[in-house]
Amino acid sequence: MAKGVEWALHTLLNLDMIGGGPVGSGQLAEAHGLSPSYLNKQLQQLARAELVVSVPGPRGGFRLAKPLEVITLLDVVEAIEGGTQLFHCTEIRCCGKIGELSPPPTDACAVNAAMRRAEQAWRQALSAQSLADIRAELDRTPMTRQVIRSALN
Amino acid sequence: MAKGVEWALHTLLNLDMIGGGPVGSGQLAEAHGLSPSYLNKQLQQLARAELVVSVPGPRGGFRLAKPLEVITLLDVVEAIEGGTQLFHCTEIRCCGKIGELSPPPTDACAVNAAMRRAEQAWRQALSAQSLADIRAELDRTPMTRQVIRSALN
DNA sequence: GGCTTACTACTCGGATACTGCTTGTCCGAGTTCAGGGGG
DNA sequence: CCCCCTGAACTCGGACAAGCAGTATCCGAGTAGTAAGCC
Repeated sequence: MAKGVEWALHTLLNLDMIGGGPVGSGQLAEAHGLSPSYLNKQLQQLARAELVVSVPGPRGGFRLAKPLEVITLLDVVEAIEGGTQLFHCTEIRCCGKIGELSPPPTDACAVNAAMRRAEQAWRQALSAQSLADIRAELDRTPMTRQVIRSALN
Repeated sequence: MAKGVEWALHTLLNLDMIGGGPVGSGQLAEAHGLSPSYLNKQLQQLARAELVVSVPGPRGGFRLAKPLEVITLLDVVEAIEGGTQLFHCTEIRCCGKIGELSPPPTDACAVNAAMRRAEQAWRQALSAQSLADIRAELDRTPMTRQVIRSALN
């Protein structure tokens, strides 16, 4: 899985901790020692998914488009990964000797269906958790907010 | 996700349909028009995971090590993927400005924990389905067994 | 003094290289089978 | 006729390249703020 998902999740949480005005990608990258340009790329994908809004010009940057309560892990994963599924069926059942001898398939591939069921469970578990839940977890260490705010000032 | 998982699943099902003696990787590859050498590589990983047993020499090949009832989708995925997890936490919370200002972390990363929960749901859904379930699905088209046997004779 | 205007600096945005892993290929080690020779 | 031995062919097994997606980088387009100039 793409490393950018981790970057995006932490960055979205940081954006919420700061609150208010837009924050530049350089500043956000510096907070976790990331590559500014590449984080910018991820933020662009989050902007396309309308999870953040981008503000051009000086004093510009990115800010959250919605409260964390309505942003699920699935939203972030799909924004970064681009909606590609974990298991991609290439329909090999239709190739080779077996494919030639078999009649054209009328129903879905059973292997694909089974893998999809599992993937569906994953997606459901992702969509059941919002970023606000993670924020609540982080707030159990009270210093966190303070540290993040002073690191992004 | 690796394409080899799909290859392995179909090949394991074919091995069961044939039943009995070992089948060479070349023959199994021909059944679906796959690269013989690469399929052989996947079968070796299945052998290491003790899902199949390899028989060297002429008339050798691979045969199932267990009945399909006790082989789950998770077994196959882990055999091919090698136990790597979908989301790998790189602990970026300990890097950069935030990492320097934060005290050494005492608990697990909340982002990682949330992603792990979702991944756990995926793995559980995978382990809840055995290859015998997929075989049952395939047997709803009665011709299937016959086609596979004649393709691998 | 107030307004307009040009400039500068800073931001996003997309086009451009690089790297690691999945994918694919090749050749060697080992084993079974077959055939020939000897008892 | 039966047994042993040698050879060959076929299999797995791991070491060796190629292609591609993820990773990382750079520079241009656009905008807000600023400062100077003009009315």
